[in-house]
Amino acid sequence: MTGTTPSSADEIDALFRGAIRSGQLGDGERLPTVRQTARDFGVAQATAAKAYKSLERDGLIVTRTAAGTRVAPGASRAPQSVIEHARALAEAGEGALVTLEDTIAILRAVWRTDATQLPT
Amino acid sequence: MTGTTPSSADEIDALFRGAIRSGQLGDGERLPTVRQTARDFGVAQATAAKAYKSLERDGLIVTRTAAGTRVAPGASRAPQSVIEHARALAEAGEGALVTLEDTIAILRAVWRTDATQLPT
DNA sequence: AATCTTGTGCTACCTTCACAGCACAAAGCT
DNA sequence: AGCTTTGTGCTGTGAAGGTAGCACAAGATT
Repeated sequence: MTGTTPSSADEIDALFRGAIRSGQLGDGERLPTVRQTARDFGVAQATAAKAYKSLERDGLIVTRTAAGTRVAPGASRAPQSVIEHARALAEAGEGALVTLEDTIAILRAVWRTDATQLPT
Repeated sequence: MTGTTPSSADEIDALFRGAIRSGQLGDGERLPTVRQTARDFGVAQATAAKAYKSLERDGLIVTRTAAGTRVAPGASRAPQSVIEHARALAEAGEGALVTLEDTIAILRAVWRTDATQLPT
């Protein structure tokens, strides 16, 4: 059990990162405030802030002090093919009652073994 | 950076779990010894042992004291469709120069949002 | 039966990371 | 200009988990 409720900076980071790169949060859309996020997930402000900081370092969000935090224009969304394949995998996994964590483990395992394998 | 070299019990767990469920390690195949794994990944024996313990709890491996540890017969492999979709996603991600970690974040994001979305 | 291999179980130490809670800085709003 | 919102930075505290190194248990091998 790891992914049920985000409880560390890395998990919150990954959560927003996924939302942005998958297009669930579009260009210029506003994120909750650091305090709000901290409350929502029951973590300290510093933890939420650290996640935001990391996202900003990677250019996924833009933060202007009193204006809040927004998805950075442009850089966000991952290529459509990746998103679609991710959807397909999610559907297959849930349909087969395979855990999200297990699915991720499988993905990690094949990450450097594809292309050289049977394509069908 | 998280997945380059496993450095915690959970990561080692996930690594073998992925190898098994993806079929890279087949039924009855032998895993390295706890000591060996500890050496390989530069972690303490206790850490490697913890990972093995977790895998055994989930019925993925069978450990008999002096005979070593082997992949449990039967339960191992995930449905082929999941493996194939995982391969496809890996191929798409690498081709598009999307990080493994980012791809995982995207997968997490769509995990409970598929099927209700535009299927094509 | 004797010995080697291999997994298990300790104990004590240390590093990492989240928490709490506040003070500060910068920019928007009226 | 003054107030409010919102992100940043700090310090000390505490829990979680990894490390090291060894002793033990149980089965395999000869």
